[in-house]
Amino acid sequence: MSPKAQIPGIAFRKHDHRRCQRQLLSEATQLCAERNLRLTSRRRQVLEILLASHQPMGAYDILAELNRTDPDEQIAPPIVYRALEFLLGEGLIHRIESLNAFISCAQPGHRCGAQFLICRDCDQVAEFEASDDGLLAEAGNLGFAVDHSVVEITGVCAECQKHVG
Amino acid sequence: MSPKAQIPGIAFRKHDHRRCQRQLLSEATQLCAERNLRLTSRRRQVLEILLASHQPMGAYDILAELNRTDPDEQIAPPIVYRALEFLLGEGLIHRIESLNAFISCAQPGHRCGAQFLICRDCDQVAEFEASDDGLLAEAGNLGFAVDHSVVEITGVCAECQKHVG
DNA sequence: CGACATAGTGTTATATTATAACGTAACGAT
DNA sequence: ATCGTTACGTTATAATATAACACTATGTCG
Repeated sequence: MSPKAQIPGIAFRKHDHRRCQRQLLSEATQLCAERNLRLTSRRRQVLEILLASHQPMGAYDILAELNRTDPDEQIAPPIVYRALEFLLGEGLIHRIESLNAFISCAQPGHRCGAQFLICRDCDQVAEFEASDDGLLAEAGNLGFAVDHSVVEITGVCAECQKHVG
Repeated sequence: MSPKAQIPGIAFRKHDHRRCQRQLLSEATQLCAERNLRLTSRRRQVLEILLASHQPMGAYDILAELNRTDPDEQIAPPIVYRALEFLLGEGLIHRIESLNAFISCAQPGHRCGAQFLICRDCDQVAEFEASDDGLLAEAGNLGFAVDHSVVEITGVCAECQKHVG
């Protein structure tokens, strides 16, 4: 189902994708239960679409996917944006600002800021664990109260460097 | 996004703004000369508008400003976007991804990645010097060839914390 | 139960941000 | 002076996002 599963890239280090997807969905379900929140079917639908690719999708891509799988009803943008808003708020997905796109979170529940590597060759995006502690500390030293940090690094992933160079 | 020069904030630590503005414009002129590039009057106009506030402005705000100061001609979006593209390319301005906005660079010529603190209270944005070396190093360790990094930290600046709390 | 409050969804219209495509003008080299 | 290139101008439209309001489902408390 993921459009680019065969393309070598930074994000899909071999893993059992179906399993991973199921796992994340179940974590999301549990997390919402714990927080006493409603993972409604719309919200779940949107999350599933994002989980299916692990890759960033625009809101309108998601919309198209919804309308494709369910051609009876014609969904409009606000429905998607509202689901995204919920999922973002609960840390189940992230927004990639420099792509105007959304991606499922690799570690839902860890309410930490996320960092992303964005390959401009294969368009894949990897969430990576980097300590932005230094940055946040410096912000703190300036008396700045941090809400949210966006770290998005664009470049060429290891795989793509091989294939081009 | 009108300028908010009187609002206390993170960006305008007291400085002779007129002087600073003149200085940066002159640096830009010199830098283009060195690089054998044309800082045309359109490009200069756009840069001046951004320098005038030191604050992020949307492309359409800049457009409005152009059309306000020169009501004879009615400028269209592509003109602004092309000027912005040029200025971005030369590191004379930055794009704030999470605001879809543009801001003049505090240190043109230093072709380093920029980091921003964005106050969600007073809407001011400060470019700050933080070492994102750690992040970039980690990206490098993963074999990722970095082109460009976006670091945007949202929160509440020191001034606004005083006024609210 | 049933009336209410609230949260979520659906729908229409529209705002905001950005670019494609194509023609004209300015500049710079030979 | 002409030619190739770069920048500008113009029109139209694409892509992204939200406002506003009506309707439906869900939980809750008498």
